[in-house]
Amino acid sequence: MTALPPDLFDELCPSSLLPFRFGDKWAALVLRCLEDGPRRYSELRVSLRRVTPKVLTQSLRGLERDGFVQRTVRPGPPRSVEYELTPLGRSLLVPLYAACAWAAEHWDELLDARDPG
Amino acid sequence: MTALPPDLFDELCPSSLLPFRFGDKWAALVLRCLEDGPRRYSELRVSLRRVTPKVLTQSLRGLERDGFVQRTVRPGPPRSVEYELTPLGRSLLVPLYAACAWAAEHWDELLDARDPG
DNA sequence: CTGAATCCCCCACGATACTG
DNA sequence: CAGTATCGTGGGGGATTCAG
Repeated sequence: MTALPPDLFDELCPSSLLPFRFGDKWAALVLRCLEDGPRRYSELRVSLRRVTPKVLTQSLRGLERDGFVQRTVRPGPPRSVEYELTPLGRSLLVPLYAACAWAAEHWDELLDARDPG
Repeated sequence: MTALPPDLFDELCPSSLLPFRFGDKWAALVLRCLEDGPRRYSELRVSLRRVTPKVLTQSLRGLERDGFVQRTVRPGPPRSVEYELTPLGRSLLVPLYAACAWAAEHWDELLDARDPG
């Protein structure tokens, strides 16, 4: 990586998608919840205990709108809704794993930088 | 990647650092501005035209606090301030490049998902 | 079971202007 | 040159409650 691509600072540069997508506080966690296959809404709620239903729905809707996740309603009763990764969403797992690995590897340094002592 | 690490959903899971850091709208761009070596504040301003000085300073301060960037004042006059990546910041470039490459590769799909047509 | 509705809060972002 | 000061805004995040 020697020179910057000329469009790096353009408004439409793909890099601007990073906060656009990773800015979502829970998106990464949600995607990882789906890595092994479809999950029901209630299953996601159990896994992501710290996320309130409203915020979880928000996050899922965002991921759905951007084409990372597909939502499927299985009529009831009892009614159930499944979420699963699209091919696009699955492809995002690759850089996501890289970022998670980095975070795990440098976890201590990060904490030290934030709170020296 | 078969099973999720048990701590993935813990409050202190490293994955929670992703939005923690990538949530910063300009952080990725700033880091890439510094990939080839130290840059002065004014240089960064020129590169990042769309960022106002206040926001740029905010972003730099955040990156400095988290240990990604080092700030060096060279007394004047004329005074100058240089920013450069720390080893930690440089290590972050690796997953960052992966994310940028992914974004570039799937740019079209992303736009289609957002705005079908 | 799967959300939607409501209310609130905080703060990142941004525009503009000013300073040592 | 390298920022600060000030003001304004929007929206994501969260707690709680309600509904089909």
